[in-house]
Amino acid sequence: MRSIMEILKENDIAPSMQRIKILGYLKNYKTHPTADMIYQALADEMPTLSKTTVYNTLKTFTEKGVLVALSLFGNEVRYEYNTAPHIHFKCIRCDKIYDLDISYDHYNNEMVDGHKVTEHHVNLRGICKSCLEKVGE
Amino acid sequence: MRSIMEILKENDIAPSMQRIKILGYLKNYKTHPTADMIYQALADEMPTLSKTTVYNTLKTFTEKGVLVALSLFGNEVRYEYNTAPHIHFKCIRCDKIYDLDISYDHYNNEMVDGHKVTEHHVNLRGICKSCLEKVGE
DNA sequence: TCCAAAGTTGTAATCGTTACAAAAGAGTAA
DNA sequence: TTACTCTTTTGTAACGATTACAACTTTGGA
Repeated sequence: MRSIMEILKENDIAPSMQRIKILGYLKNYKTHPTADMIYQALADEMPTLSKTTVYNTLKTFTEKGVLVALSLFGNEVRYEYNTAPHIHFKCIRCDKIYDLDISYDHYNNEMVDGHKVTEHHVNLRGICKSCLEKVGE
Repeated sequence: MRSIMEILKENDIAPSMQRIKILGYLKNYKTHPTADMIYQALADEMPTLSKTTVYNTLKTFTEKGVLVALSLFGNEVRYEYNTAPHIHFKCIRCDKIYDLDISYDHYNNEMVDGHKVTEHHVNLRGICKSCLEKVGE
């Protein structure tokens, strides 16, 4: 598994304390956090961290392809470390987001109806297993 | 083709001038507009229309299943009249949104990994046919 | 005609995000 | 070291989309 430093170097991103911590957080916690969640999580150990830095850093990482930005049924953007393609499921009861490893048709980097596809997102919504069990539906 | 009045009645939504106009706009113009776009488009012929009414109405329609809310790579919600399932493609150059009638695996109303799926969105992003032709790529 | 419920409106507030300019840090050459 | 430049970080203010809320209007029975 590549280290944070290696990932930054491979993607021509100069390392800094802020960048290392932010990427480290996203690699460790697969919770699809928002910019604000990341800021809140890191604010304790980095008291001078600015929210703008979090936004700037997430933008840089996303442009370089290190992260993927997700638009999942809400008006905030969520981020995840860019790994193997997978489906997202968001629960309408508890708002939890699940990664599903289900096969699906990939149009990534292909032509579809004359359009050149560079990103492919499959987003499901419904009631998650855990919430279904709670109410016995 | 069902009329606006019929659609409202079928979904237990009391008809009003505002609701009829808003739903009519979405049935006529397949542009996946935002709440603000709808407001701007109708403001001329309905000078007393409030933006809050547009938001309220879109919420009602979406809850009843008359409309579908789309989260397509941006921090605003877009709406479309709920018809046959299809894929969305958004161009990163011109921001235009295309409806693609391509077959794909439907998980709608099915169980996936123990989760009950009620909505299934496939969102593609890339460079559209028209923009590709412009720059000769 | 009166009343209650439903729908609409305008304003203010909130939330996520971006713009911007100043400050801090890092690298390089003299 | 010093001087210089480029990059990164920071805080504040501004912005755009959306929601909260209370007042006003409309509607459909009794």
